[in-house]
Amino acid sequence: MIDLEPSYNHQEYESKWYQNSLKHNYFKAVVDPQKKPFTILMPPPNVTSQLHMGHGLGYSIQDLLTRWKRMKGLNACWLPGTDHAGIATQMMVEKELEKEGLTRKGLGREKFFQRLSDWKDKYGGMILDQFKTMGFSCDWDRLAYTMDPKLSEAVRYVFVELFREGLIYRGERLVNWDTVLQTAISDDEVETIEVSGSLYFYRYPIEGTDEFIPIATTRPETMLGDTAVAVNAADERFQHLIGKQVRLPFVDRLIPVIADDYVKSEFGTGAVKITPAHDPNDFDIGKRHQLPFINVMTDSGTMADNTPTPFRGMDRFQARKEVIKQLKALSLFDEEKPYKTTIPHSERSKTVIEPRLSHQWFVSMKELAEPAAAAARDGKLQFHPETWKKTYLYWLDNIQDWCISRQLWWGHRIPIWYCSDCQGITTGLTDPSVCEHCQSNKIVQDEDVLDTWFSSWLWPLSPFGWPAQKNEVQDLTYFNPTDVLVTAPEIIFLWVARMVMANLKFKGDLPFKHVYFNATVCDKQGRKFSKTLGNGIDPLEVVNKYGADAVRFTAISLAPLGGRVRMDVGDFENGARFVNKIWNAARFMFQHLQPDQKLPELNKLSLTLAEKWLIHRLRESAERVNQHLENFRVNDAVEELHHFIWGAFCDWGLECAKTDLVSDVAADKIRALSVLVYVLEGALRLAHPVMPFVSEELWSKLPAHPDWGPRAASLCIARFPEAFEIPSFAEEAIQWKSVQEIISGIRSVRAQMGLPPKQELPAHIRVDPFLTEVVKSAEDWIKRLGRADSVKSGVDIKRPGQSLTAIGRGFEVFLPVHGLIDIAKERARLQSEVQRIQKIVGGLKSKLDNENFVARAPEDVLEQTRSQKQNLEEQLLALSQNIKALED
RNA sequence: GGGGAUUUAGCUCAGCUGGUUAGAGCAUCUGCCUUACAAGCAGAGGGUCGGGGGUUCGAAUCCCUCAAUCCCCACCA
Repeated sequence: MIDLEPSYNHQEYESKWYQNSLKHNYFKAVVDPQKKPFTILMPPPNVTSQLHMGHGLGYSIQDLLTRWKRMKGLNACWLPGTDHAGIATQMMVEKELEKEGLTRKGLGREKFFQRLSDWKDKYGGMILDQFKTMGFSCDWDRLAYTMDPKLSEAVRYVFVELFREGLIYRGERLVNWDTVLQTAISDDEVETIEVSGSLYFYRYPIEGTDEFIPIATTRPETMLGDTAVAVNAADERFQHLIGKQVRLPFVDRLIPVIADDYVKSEFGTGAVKITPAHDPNDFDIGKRHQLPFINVMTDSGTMADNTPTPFRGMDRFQARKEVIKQLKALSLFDEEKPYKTTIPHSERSKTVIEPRLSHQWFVSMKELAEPAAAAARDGKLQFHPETWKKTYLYWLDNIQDWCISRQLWWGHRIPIWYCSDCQGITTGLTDPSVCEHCQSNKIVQDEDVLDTWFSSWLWPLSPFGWPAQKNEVQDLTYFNPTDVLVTAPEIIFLWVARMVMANLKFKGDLPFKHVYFNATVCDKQGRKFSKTLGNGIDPLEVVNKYGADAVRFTAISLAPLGGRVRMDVGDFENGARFVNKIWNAARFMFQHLQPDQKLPELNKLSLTLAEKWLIHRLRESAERVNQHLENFRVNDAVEELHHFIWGAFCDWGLECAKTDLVSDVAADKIRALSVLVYVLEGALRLAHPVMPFVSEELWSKLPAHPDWGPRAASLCIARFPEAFEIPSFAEEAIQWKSVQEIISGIRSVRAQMGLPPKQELPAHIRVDPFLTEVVKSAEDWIKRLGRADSVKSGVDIKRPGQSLTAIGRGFEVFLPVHGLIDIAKERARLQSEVQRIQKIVGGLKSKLDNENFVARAPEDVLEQTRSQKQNLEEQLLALSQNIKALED
């Protein structure tokens, strides 16, 4: 016998097996032209982040797919890495500095950068150790980091290349300015939030008349930067004012009244103040009409020096109040109306975005976007679920240029040098010492760094050695295009689409064939997990409590493709119970096994009906699991596994085998063991990609079965079961289902009639001819599982007086009770059964009476309906006879 | 304002291109310590498939419409 503790203790095995896999390099993938690669790029978590359930789910799915393909003999490469996450990381360190009373600017660029590097070395990568406790089978030798020298080189290369092609340009634009972080952020890092604000109404005096032009605005403070008032040319109220001048209060500037179609006469007053330097629409109008652009705010969102007192130096929101107050003092203010509007906020600092005119670097996107869109349209790039394709295409078809400069210090510094002599711009793969235009050495590097996504969009390329030329390039051509990208839908634009563009641009093909969007993890109320709500589940906590296998299994089984998954800590108990169930199933078998047990091949045995069914059932499961995984239906795959192991293997397979396992007949025992070991091994192989630890531990103890061929050194690299290699017993599987129906029927009747479990009854089973052999051979099982002290079966079995009855297709079971039960109760039970079936038969009958149905329904449907009706009518007849017989 | 998604048992969800009596897990109820697992076993109850209309012999499934919830995109001052 092989000894196992009564319950599975994950702490004892997880680390052991993980270390074992590392030691033997099972997760390592090296280029091998003989083997087909299977590659997954890990979406690099922020280097300073902690594992959360979103990772837990997404990466468990990636590991499931990776391990599955690895077992299928592919050269599986799951590439891990981290992202330097410019803004997020810099914010963390700045907060630290704040506690020490320091500031970034006080520290200076170099020292600050050093601080960040130290921080990264100290806290960065903790998440990677957390991945290891989850059992993720990444190729750790390939660990990449977006600021690695190799990867930074790729960033530099791409910048220079795109610059030389004219796809990177410097422009003065309105950018989303974060006044707290004092940097421009991309549109994709802005979230618009609906707020209840006000719409303010006031007037500007028309110069040279005593007329006024009424204005409505949500942002009065920007009036200090107004350079025009716009009306619609068709608006009769204001036509006579077009071309006139307005005297702007406080600043005393004369600005024109202009006509522009943008203005909608019905909104507000029909006249709009134009502040080209502080509003995107006004910016466009300003360009159209060659208006001046006056920036009236500082980097931190206070009113700039070019504004008059008392506004100068005021915070923008305070200035708003002050402007109103002053307008009132001039009797120019009319009213304030409550107004709901959407205001852009910074995702990072949560502050209100200030549109701000500034010099930034941009990537011209149209040319890059077109092939990326085409790839999805052609179906070469596939999304799962497919509905995201539309979103992806919509974005690409309406693409805006990408602002890639960030006023941060943490990141890749923009490789641009400005010459103060000739104003020329110099770039290059190495840092220049002189201006390439005038050879002056008075050049200074741009202060800004690149957007983090400007390095992560190269993730399919740079970790494989691109653009270097040597042997690493083999990695690139071997592993890229990768197979599937598993990520969150939130970053479809920020990351997914851009990787597609970069790979197409620089390598000429797609970075991946499939994009799988995993579910968003929410709490039971359907709210997203978030730090501020504190409603998240810490994966490490649950791993500690339930084990990595349980967490992985639970997370995956709960998560449908896309959509959202509602999760609760208690859910993980299900996973733990399942893991324990497997453990105990094995434990039970191990009691009857020797460590070096020799087991006969299946085809040398004369298998029982139940055994054939069980093997066939394994075959079905192998087929389904593979199929589900092919289709990225990971939760279905895992569900199937659960069904098979619990519902089929344990509840029926092991139960039926029990008598054989303790049998004195050696042949019966060894036969039963051979089947069970064979099937358990198959189950463990199927389970391994989801539950690597418990499966490996049990597998290592399980004696080898000849039908699975030579043993691999580890379950990690054992063959994943394919349906075709498992014997097929389709006919027996169907026959066994009748036996199951008989047993379930008996159990159900007994339970409903409240018979004490210890009370055994003889079972008399009348069977239709097609089932006689089957039922005959199953008498022992029926006896044991149906709690019968004896079983008689045959075509001509008669009802033995007062009996309970269980009826099904092709059989009628009688359990003589002789006054043990309440006859009235049994009659009622049978009558309700009669009613239930009558209702169904009634439905079938009316269908068949419908001429149209008979005329138009396909033959097989018709046939099915007829045979079903006949079958149920037979049951009805039997039932009514039984009710009558109860009176005897 | 545009686009997308969801709505099936008390809860979380399956039900693919329309065709057996709409399923599973959890929860509930009943009975069981039956020689692995009480983290277990056996059994049971529970749904007019969001409302309304339509197409069809036949609709949870296809079409229209309404409602609710959610997400994404968008410059209406």
